Order: sequence, then structure tokens, then C-alpha cells
Amino acid sequence: MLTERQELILKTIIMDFTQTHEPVGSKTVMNQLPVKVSSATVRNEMAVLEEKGLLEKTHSSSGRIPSTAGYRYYLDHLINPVKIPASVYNRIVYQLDQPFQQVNEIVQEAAKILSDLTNYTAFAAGPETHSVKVTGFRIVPLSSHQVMAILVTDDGNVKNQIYTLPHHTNGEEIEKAVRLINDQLVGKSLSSINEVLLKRIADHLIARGSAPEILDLLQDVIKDAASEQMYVDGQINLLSNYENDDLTKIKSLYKLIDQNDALSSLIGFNPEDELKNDSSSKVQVKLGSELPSDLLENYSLLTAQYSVGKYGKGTIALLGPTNMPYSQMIGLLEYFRNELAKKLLDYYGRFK
Amino acid sequence: MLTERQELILKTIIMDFTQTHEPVGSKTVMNQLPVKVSSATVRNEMAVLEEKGLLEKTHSSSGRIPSTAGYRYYLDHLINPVKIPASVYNRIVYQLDQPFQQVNEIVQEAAKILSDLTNYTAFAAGPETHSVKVTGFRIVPLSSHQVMAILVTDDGNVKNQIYTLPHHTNGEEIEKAVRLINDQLVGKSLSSINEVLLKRIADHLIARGSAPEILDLLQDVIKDAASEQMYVDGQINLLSNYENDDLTKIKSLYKLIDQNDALSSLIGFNPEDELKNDSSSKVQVKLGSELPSDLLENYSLLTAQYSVGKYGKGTIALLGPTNMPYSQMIGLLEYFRNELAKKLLDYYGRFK
DNA sequence: GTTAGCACAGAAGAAAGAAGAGTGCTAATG
DNA sequence: CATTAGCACTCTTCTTTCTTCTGTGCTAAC
Repeated sequence: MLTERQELILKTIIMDFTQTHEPVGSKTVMNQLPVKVSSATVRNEMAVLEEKGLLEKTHSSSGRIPSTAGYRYYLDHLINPVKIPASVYNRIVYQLDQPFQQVNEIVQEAAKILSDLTNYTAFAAGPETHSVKVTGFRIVPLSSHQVMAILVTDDGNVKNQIYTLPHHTNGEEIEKAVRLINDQLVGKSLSSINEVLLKRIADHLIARGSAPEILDLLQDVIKDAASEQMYVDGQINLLSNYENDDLTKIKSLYKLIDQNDALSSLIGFNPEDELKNDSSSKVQVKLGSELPSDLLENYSLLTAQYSVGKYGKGTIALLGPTNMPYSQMIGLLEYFRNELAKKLLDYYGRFK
Repeated sequence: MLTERQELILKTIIMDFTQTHEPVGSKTVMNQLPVKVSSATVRNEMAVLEEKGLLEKTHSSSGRIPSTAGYRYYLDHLINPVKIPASVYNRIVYQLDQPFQQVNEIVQEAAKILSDLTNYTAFAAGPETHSVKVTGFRIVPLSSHQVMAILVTDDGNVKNQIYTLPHHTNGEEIEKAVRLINDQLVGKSLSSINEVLLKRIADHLIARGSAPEILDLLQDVIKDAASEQMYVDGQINLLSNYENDDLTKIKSLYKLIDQNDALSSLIGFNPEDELKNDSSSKVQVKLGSELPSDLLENYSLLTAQYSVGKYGKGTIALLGPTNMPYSQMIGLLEYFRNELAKKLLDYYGRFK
């Protein structure tokens, strides 16, 4: 248990350290403290906080820096998000006000905006695709050997892929197959399309003498559409931590971040969190040691969910140094997710 | 004019320096020199070479490093490309042996392979699009408000874009317009599609009461298809020069490199070079000061053209530090461009 | 419980010295 | 006359030492 004054001191130290990135001394704390106490008193309290594992020293006679536990305590009990300044507000609104053609374009832009504003690495994933339904599957012949397979879903997203068919497949045959596939798939949600259903379609196709290769195309685009796409931006900002890390480490981090799957598991919906509280309202913070990879030791990950009504929930995230200014970043994320949700609702509204 | 021995010394210094990145002393040169001379003689010769501006010192009593002019002389007169080792050969062949669906996929992979092999930043542009002809333009309705415009060219590349049409446009109307556009465009080369032709199509469309908005879509995809796409990979490797440059400089470089247009002008076909010699056979090297941006002062750009028979010429390029091991890199590029050309010819062959 | 005062620890920076690599010059040599 | 051995000199780099400064912990007084 901490006394009120101890909490105040911890908070002051964290606020100062996340701004200056220098160990904070008792005198500095004294000056920033709203209560009037001497530096000696502050020193005594700091010793207590260190005893409890919330503060650390870089050497025996240095100022204090927060420990992981210190950050944790701060984040769980003391933080109050800072309201973002008007200039930032304007930039967000301005940058989201573009003629987007697809949901994913908006999500991608969201990651870009976030990383631009924060100078950290930003992530954005679109609303969950669980309930998204297929509105149509097309195969368009492009040339004698090439076709394009297109899958359209009711959230306005479009996935397409180009294929080279081995032997000259009959145009009518393709059309017949596509019609059959549409009969089976339109209106079905992406998550409900499983192997059983695909097998049934395959049987149908074979029964009617259609080319079963088409099923491969179908499977590919469905897989593409169903996989939660995570957009990343601002990888370059990982460099700001270059002093701590060496080049090989930064390169490994880049690779880690470019693997979509590694990330999704990192950021993706954590079922536990989901249950603990109706989380979508809180920005979650994971600190270095709480993250799955050793590479992320000195980093910290903020994730926030945004809710687009019946279109499901999406996630935005920020990866920055452990000593980032949390109150500002959380304030930004809380604000930003609402704007993003608004924009997406607005977008979906056009299809009504 | 340099004597044979001076050339030998210059070459030795450059070979050594591009390996170790340390100034080279007279004793080191002596040991590596095939002729037997004393270090004092080497020192005398080095003084001459410095006099001529081909060598430099980092301080009054250090070993020598090549000057830009020194590199230039080496590249123009002394270099002999090194044959690449079998392991590299195998990696190239292996990585190019994938089921690509489009020319651009191959080109993109080429950039990736090059940067992987060299640990530098690599660029690749596909064969020139000047002579590429339109084989078809499609508009596929996706949903009540969305359409996809597709442009197919006879090199097997496909460009597509999604649009949200403002008011519900009639399906038949679209088909009519598309048919008309195809009548005008199929068989035309991309470079021949100019404003005059587009204006004529617009007039036709209006005359027949078709929606002129479709022209916008058409223009967009044509612009997309006609612009020479340059693929970049290995930007992260710019970091290796981090010691010299500071973070802001690296960030600026990133931005520079991500601008397609800035790059194209950097790397794109230089008409002069084109005339000077039937260049396509030589790897061109541009050294720091010869490059258009101050940011690239300590870098050097190798460009090589590859020829895919009647399908035109493409370009691959490498951006690395000025002190890179040129003979190896040029050897690699010379080899790689042939493999790439082979692969592309192979690909085109499938459409015969 | 709080505070002033003071001795002490460690970092950071400046100054000074030592070692090493490499040069340029001179004088000797075939 | 080109080549070479020899040597003084220059500059970098690495240590070492000294100084300054920030900030702590402890003690004693309020």
C-alpha cells in the first residue's frame, strides 16, 4: 500500500522521466510536487518506493527511474489520460477526410496517421471479419490463359487474385462453376465457410463436370479475405531506440514486425482480456517483460479496441519505448479510436 | 597517365579498403602487391597518386583511402568483376523458381533477392512499357455502388482499381461504354494513349449518352499501368551507414527512396548513357557526388539494364556505401540480370 | 514526522601521458 | 636514377589521472 504522497512522488517521477529520459533526483521532484516538502523528505519516500520495487537507480548515487513494476502501478492506478491538443485533433480529422474506396484503405491510413503523430510504430486492424458475409464471387477472363478471381464481401472489401490457368478452360464452363459457387456462398459469413462446405461445392462441381481447379482460386481468395489483415506503419521509428539496441537487433525486430502472424498473436484479441472487463473501453498497456519476445524488452505496446457497432470491433496499437509519455499516448489513442470508428461507420453508411 | 605499378597500387588500395573500410598503409599494400618493392617505394607512388587526386588521407599521417576520382579511375579502367560463388548462384536460381502470376511479381522478387544477397538497398523495374499494348479493359460490377476497373496488357500485367460510383449507374450502360472503349483501345500501345485519344473516346461516350464518369476510371488505371513501377527492397540496410549519418538523415533517405518519381529519375534510363555505348551490356556506377541528392553523398548507385528481347529492357540497381566491394557487386549484377531476363523470357513464353 | 547539513559514491568530462601506425624526407646503394 | 633503409615527426587511440557535479544516505536537530 502506498500513501497518497508516495503515489504523488511516483507519478511525478514517471511524468518527468518519460519527458526527459533522465534519472530524476529528489530536488527535481520537490520542485514539481504540489505539496511543500523538503528534498530530504522526498529522498526518504523515494527510498521506500525503491524498497517496494517501484523505482530503480542506474548507479548508487543517481536519481531514480521507474521499474517495470513502477510503470505498472502508475498505469493501473495513477494515470490520467491527457486531452490532445487542437492541432493534433485537426490533423487527425484532416487526414481521415479522404475519398477512401475500401475499408482497408481507411485502416491502413489509420496506421499511418498514428505513426506520424507519435513517431512510434503503429498498427491497425480492421473490424473483425467473423460476421462479414460474401456478396459475390467472380471470375473474369483476362486473356487466353489468365483469369482474375474476385471476392466481394458485404463490408465493401474486395479481394482479388490473378491466376494462370494451365490449359485453356472453356468460358462457359467457368461461368457455370461461378454461378454454382455463388449459389452456395452468397450470404454465408466468411467464418462459416469451412472444409465441409468447400468439399460439398467441389462435389457439385465434379458432378456437373466443371473444372475443379476453380476451387483452388476460390480457396485462395477466401483465405485472403478471412485472414485478419494487420497494417503497420512507422517501422523506421524503431530506430529511435537505436542507442540501446544494436543493428542486428533492430533488423530482427523489423522481421518480427513484418510477419503478420507474429503480430496478430501479439496484438490480436486476447480472450482473457475480453472477459475480464468489457475491455473495449480501456487502452491496454503491455510492458517489455510482459511481451512475448525478448527483442521487445525495452519496448511497450499500447492496444486499443474500437467498436464499429454491428460491424464488429477492430484494434489499433502503438509500439514505442518503455519510457514513452503514457498519459499523452493513451489520450491520443482514446481519441483516435473514436474518430476511426466514426469514419468507418460513416463509410459503411454509404452502402445502406 | 598512370604507370602500370601505380595502377596496381591504386587497385590494391581500393580492394583492401572496400573490404576492411580502414585506411590502407604502405606496408599493407606492399604485402598484397604481386611485385616485390619496398614500402618506401610504395609510399613514393602513393604520394604521386595523391598528387593526382586519386587518393586521400584522413589525417596527415594516416594510410590512404580512395577519393571519388580514385574510385572513378578504378571503375573505368581497372576493375574486373568477380565471378559469384556457387552458393549465391544456387540461391538466385532457387528464389527465382516460384510460381509467379505476373511480371511485376517477378520484378518485385528480384529486388528482394538482390537486397538479401548484398545487404544493400535494391531496386528493380520491369521491362519498359512503351511498346506494351492494351488487350482489354473491363468494368466488373461488385455491389450496387462499387465497380472494379481492370486493364490488361499484352505483357500479362493487370492493373485494377475499385471505385464507388455516386449514383446507381445502369449495368447495360456500363457495358456499352466498356465495349466502346475496348473498340478504341485494344491493340494500342500504352504510350500512344494520349489526351487526344481520350478526348475522342469521351466525345463518343457523350454522343451515345453513356456515363462520362467511366472515363475517369479508365484514365486512372491507364496512368497506373503506364507509370514505370520501381520496386524497392532492403531499405533497412541503409542503416549500415548509420555511423556516418544521423537519424534525421536516414529518415530523409527513406522518404526519398519511397518516392517513386524521385527514384525513377535517379535510376531510370539516362538517354545519354543510352547513346554513348550500346550500354545495356555495362553496369553503370554513379558515385556520391555524381548523384542528384546531397543525402546520397556517401552512397553509390550501381545500375544494370537487362534485355528481354522484344519485350524491352528493364533495370536493376543497388544503392550502397561508396566503399562497397565493387568487383563483387558488379559481378553479381551482371550475373543476376541475365538470370532475371531468362526468367522473364520464360514467363512470356507461356503466352505464346 | 520533517528537515538541514555533510560525507560519500559514481558519472562525465578534461587533461596528460604512452603506445602505435604510418608518413615524408634524407642519404646510401646497385 | 629508381629504389630502399633509417629515422624524426605527426596524429590517433587508448589509458590514466584529476576535477567537477549531481544526487544519495545518514545523522542530528527541530
